Amino acid sequence: MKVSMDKTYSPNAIEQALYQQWEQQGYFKPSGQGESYCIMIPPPNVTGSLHMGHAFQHTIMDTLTRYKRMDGYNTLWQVGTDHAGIATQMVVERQLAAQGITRQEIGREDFIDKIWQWKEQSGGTITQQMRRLGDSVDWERERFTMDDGLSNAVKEVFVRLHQENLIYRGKRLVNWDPKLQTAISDLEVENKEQQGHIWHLRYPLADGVTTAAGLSYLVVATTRPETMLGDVCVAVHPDDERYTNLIGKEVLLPIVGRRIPIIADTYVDKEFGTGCVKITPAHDFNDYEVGKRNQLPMIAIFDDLAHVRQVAGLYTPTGEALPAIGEFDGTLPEGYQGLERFAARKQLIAEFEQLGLLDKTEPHTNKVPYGDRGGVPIEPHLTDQWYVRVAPLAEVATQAVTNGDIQFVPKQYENMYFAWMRDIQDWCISRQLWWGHRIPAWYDNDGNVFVGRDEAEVRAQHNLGDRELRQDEDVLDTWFSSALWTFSTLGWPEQTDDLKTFHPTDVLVTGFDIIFFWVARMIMMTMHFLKDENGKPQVPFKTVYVTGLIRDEEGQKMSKSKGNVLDPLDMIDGISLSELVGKRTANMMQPQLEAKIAKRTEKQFPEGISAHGTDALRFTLAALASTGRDINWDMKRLEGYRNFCNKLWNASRYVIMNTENEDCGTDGSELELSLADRWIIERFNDTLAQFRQALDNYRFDHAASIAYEFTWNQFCDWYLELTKPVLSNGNAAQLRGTRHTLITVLEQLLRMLHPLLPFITEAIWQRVAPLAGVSGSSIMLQAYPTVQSERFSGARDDMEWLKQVIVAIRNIRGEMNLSPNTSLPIIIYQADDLAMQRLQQNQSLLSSLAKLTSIEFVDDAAAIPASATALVGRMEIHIPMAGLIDTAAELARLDKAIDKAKAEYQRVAGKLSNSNFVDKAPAAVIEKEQAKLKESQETLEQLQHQRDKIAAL
RNA sequence: GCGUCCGUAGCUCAGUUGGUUAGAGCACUACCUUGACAUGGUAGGGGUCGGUAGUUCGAGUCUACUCGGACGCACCA
Repeated sequence: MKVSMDKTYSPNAIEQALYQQWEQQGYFKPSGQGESYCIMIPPPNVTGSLHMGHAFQHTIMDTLTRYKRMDGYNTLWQVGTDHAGIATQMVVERQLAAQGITRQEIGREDFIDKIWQWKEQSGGTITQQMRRLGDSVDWERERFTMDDGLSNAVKEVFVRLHQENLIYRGKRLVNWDPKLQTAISDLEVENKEQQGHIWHLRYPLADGVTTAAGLSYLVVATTRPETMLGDVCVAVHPDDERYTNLIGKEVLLPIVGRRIPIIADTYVDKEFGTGCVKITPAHDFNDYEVGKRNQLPMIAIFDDLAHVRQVAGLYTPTGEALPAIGEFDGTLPEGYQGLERFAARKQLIAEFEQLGLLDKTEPHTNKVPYGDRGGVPIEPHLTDQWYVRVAPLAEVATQAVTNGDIQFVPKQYENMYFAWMRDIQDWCISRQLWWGHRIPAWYDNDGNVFVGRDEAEVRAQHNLGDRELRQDEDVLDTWFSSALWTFSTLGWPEQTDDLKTFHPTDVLVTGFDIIFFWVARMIMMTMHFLKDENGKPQVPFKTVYVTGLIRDEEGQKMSKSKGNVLDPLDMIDGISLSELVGKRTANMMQPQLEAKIAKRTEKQFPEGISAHGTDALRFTLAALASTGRDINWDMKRLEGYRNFCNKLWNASRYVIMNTENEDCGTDGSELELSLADRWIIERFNDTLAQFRQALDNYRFDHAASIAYEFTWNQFCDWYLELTKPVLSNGNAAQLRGTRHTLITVLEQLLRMLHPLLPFITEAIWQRVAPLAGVSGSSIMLQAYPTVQSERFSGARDDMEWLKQVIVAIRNIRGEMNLSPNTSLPIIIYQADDLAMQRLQQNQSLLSSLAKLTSIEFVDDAAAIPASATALVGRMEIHIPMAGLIDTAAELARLDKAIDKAKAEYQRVAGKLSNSNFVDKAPAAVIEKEQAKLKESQETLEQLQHQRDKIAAL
């Protein structure tokens, strides 16, 4: 594809067509040659859409992938999506609800069909977005956590872990989401601080016993009074003198009418509250532990909706069902049956008050656990669940980070990882959902459990004949299948070539918020199931690059409810204000927020958002990517980098205009390289070394600024200007030399930039490559430029010096307000041999860039007319004032320079007169300071001398 | 309560092992419609690095304390 080089860069004219070509040509596939390099994508939710955080992470992954691919590696960026159990099920349930249907009404099978339909319909969104971002993933290998292969891996892992006694089933207290009616893991619980109350309840002592203080009741403090229906004892601290006489005695539980014991347990804090704690093992995690320690039964008072049951569930301390506890058959007080938990609380407080048993009510700040999906308080709930015993897996996984087999970038996240691994809890993996991997376990009618890959295997292995079996209704936590991602996508449990080639993978790019959910579990699972040829556990990846969050310009998290979400595609294509407001306020749960969000959006984007193109977006994200900290998004930066793309585009236009259909010396004919040519070749080489180093160290921000600085400030601002005198006046060999340098440096620069700016570099490269004598179908398959040994260090020094001369002249021009159109004569005084040589050999270059009429050398100060002066080292540049320059203005300018030199002199002189400094600082530092002193002194003298001369006029 | 990170120009951010006058982009000021580019060019102004105390010849950089912000973990009924 050959693009036309219009005056302004229009990304939308090139990006999508280029991507289609890359994809159709199969350029994203591993080459099959060279050392392997593999990145596994963190699988996004299949029915979701990409947000700025994805764009950020994908930019990093794609930059690394393209860099390594060009640099000769057998490169795979493995793509795929995640089924996102709860999230996806909720979406489809909401759609059904809109039609007045529940999933129960249509049944499990039909419901799952509906989800697959929804996936078909919406699953393309995210992959389309990825294409727009330029992601060079191998689409032919795209995987989905619910596809057959991955489902197989899930079953295999479940069965094996079960065989190894690392998966077990048990009735234990879990975090229960009463809205979604499923268990969730401890990680999915978010503690929110809330203003609540603490109620002090009186529990009358049985059998006429009294406390040490003579009271006939105990006072327990609680934030959840409704759970008292399931109390099994009151605990006090064994050393608490107020209550020691009561240990072993009983209280009469009000309303319920049960007698429960008073026990001693060190869990109780004597100082807090009344020192008496009601214990409800079936409804509180701490109480659960106390109950187990003290062999207390459990009374579960809520059903799955967190409504009070008619008959409570009664269990032994280890979760075996009991018909009764003593004389208590579980029947709960009639007035509470069926009440929702908070209604029950209200009624219970009222009844305690009525009974004169409410001691007092105090305001209390407490943390309430919320489910991160359902958004309602979590209820600790006693249910049968499956668990992974993670401690043994965690040990190996911790080791891998300790010994450096896996490294976190930035390093500080390793602490977070270790802290979590140290006191890791068993992982509850079952979910009471319909969407997900069904647990491969079957029950007979006697409650026996059999685990196997399928029903046939179970029957065969256990000789079950035609005994009636039914499969577990529950599915696995989505993170269970994502934990296998690095190896399941490569074909495990088969020992595939892909596994051999690409595993362990190289780098994982992800957010810190899922280090526990995903990264840690992936490390554990991978190291348990994959071993190298020596039987040593394989790590899933060698490096974990942790990114921060993308926040809005005020540092707020982007969220639908705040209405500050930005869609990466809107950065790329642009969007009108009305469309943006429409998007941000669509499907709001709270309509009252709509007006607020609309107003805010109008203020922030009065003109909507203009199109910037993918490359500018990627470059911005890279530029902001520093060391794992959060990023406050800044539209201005995006604009700046769009301008950068335009700059690169126009510089290329200039190069192409001057090389197309011209002799660029690519056939090996004689070339004469100018000073500027040699200088830019050397500068590019330095830049390339720095740029590669930045990428190798995951410093994408450095890479971006290195690229920006060279492209704009050196290549465009200096080099292209420096080629103009040659192109207009050079001889054939000089023309060839400069054209050759123009086109080859640009061609290499494009290759260097390609990983960050894939589209614009490809578009330009298609035009540039043939001119540079490079053949190939795509820049993305070209070799990445390599750093050469230094060739033109002399030219580099000469040119840098000449730049100083030019800047000094421009400086006078600028400050003296001389028109850029006026050509000036200059007079040079006190030039040493080197300076003289540099100036004489580059007169035309100087004349062109500094706009000079003549350069005159004098060795007699008296021969210099009244002039404005600049210094480069000791050399004086004089611009005769003759009618051009105002005496007062020049005096003011000199005064400013003198003040500066004086300040410098005094600072350094002060330092050197400090004997402490002279005695203790290293010799090299002192020498440096002495040189500085001499320099500033001479500068000062020259300036002062010049000032006297002007003042005398 | 324990731990981590951050606080540098009006804004968004760099600043490698302590050593020239602390940098960039954007914004700002002046001049310039010059043939690659006004999404541009040239020149310029602007910060003492949250605060305090220390270590050091020398601190944005190291230490302690402190203020402000973000986050993680644990939480007492």
